[in-house]
Amino acid sequence: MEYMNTAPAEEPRWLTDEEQRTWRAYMHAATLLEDHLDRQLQRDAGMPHVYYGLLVQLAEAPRRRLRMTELAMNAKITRSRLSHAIARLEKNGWVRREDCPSDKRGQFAVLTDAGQETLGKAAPGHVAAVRQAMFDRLTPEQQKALGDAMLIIAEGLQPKEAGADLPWLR
Amino acid sequence: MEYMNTAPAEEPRWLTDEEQRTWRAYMHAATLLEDHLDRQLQRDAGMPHVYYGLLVQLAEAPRRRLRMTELAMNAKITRSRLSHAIARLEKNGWVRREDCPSDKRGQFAVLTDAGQETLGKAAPGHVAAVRQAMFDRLTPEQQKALGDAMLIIAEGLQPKEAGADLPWLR
DNA sequence: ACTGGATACTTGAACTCTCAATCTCTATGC
DNA sequence: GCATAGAGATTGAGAGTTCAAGTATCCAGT
Repeated sequence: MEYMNTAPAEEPRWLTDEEQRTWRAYMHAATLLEDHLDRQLQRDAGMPHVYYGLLVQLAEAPRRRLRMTELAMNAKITRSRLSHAIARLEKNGWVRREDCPSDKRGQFAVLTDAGQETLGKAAPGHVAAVRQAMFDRLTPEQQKALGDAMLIIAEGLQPKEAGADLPWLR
Repeated sequence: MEYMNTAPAEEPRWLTDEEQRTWRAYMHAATLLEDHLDRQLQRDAGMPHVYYGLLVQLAEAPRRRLRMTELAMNAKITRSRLSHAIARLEKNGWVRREDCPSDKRGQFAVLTDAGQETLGKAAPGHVAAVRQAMFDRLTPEQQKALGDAMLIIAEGLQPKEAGADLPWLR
């Protein structure tokens, strides 16, 4: 090799002032909102927001059960994180594990009656918090625009290509 | 008291299908994006996204320093979280603490030259990641709408009233 | 069958964050 | 001047997350 194949090292395209404002508004809202919901659910239901989301997924699934990887994918988290989370929810008696008959490596996370119960009691307060923080403050048009934008971002971060760095395959 | 002052307990206003879609798109994008940025910065700069944000705040502040509470407010986090974070950044040599002369209870977090240096090296990769995940995928109109919506949400979560539950006053 | 490589999931350690308690110092009222 | 409430910040313990490594199983090719 004659010389190092260094990258071009162009001046990075910094954010414009307008973009800065957008980005900071986004980060501030996202940080505050997650903190707000975590706190509300920790207080009223004894679990963080992510864990609540897991129970919701299970409640909606047929036979109230989901394979670990599928659940991780629905929640957009890693399997490792899910393993720890399910262990905790199992201790609470809200979820139970079951072996998969068709694949001995597989595990189902199953929502228990106690879990269903807890979910039912937590849900109203949670919806109220989400409404108050987001939907009650935005017009339908703003909601639509927000949803559209976030959907595009979400899809961009989980490309279909093989070899993509998806949390639940990590 | 004659009877318990029970709440009305009306049927909660559940999210409509449309609202559900918006909410899930939001949560998915927010989760994936934070994971993505954390990972990128952990790999390229050895710190999580929040810590990077702290360095940015300090870099922009006069004399590259900020009082702890003020920094916590800018980052929308608790003082406790900030204390731990600054302790870690101090170990890395990127930040140093200084006493406040006018208020002996106060502390300044000061960005060191090493911190500035680290920041400078991490910034291009970070901006690129943010662009790729968000700005490159949205039209200017969508960016504007997203920013507007998130600004409203952020402001709703930090009311001016006394006694509001703000993370940095917790 | 058998073997190598992928898939499904778990584990433990290091790191981060939360919560409640603590400490010091400031400001207020008497 | 002095007591006391509040403000600024930190601490330690427990809970949650990440990362790298581990176990067990499945599958494709031979």
